[in-house]
Amino acid sequence: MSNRNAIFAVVNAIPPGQVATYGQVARLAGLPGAARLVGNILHTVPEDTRLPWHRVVNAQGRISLPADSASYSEQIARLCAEGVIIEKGRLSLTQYQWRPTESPNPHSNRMPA
DNA sequence: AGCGTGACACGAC
DNA sequence: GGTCGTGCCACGC
Repeated sequence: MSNRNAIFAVVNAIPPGQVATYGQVARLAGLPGAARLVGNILHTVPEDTRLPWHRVVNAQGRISLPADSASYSEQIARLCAEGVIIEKGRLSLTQYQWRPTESPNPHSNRMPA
C-alpha cells in the first residue's frame, strides 16, 4: 500500500461532524512530520471523490485553502452541514478534533488527551 | 535520478 | 493571542 492510500484510509475514517489536522492525519497514516504531504495529496484528489477531505484542517483550526477558492466555500458548507460551527474561517479544535479510538492504524496513533 | 514544491507544524517575536 | 520565519517529508515534474 502506498502512503497515498494510507492517507486516504485515515481521512476516510474521520467521523462526520469531526475534524482532524494535517499533522494528525500524517501520523495516523504512519508518516509523522509529513503534514504537508497530506495537503499535497488531497490537492491531487479528484473532485468527484468520496473522500471526506473537508474534515481536514490545519493545526490552527483554519481552512488552509485560499478564501476565494471554490473548495474553500465547499469545505465550509459541508462542515456546516455536519454541525461544525465555523467563525471567521475558524473552528474550535478542542471541540471538533477527532479523538481516534478505533483507527485503521492502531499501530501508530499517539494522541495525548 | 534529482530538484523544486506544497491545502503544514512548531518554535520565536 | 496572533503573526512571522524555519524545518520536514514524500510527491511530481
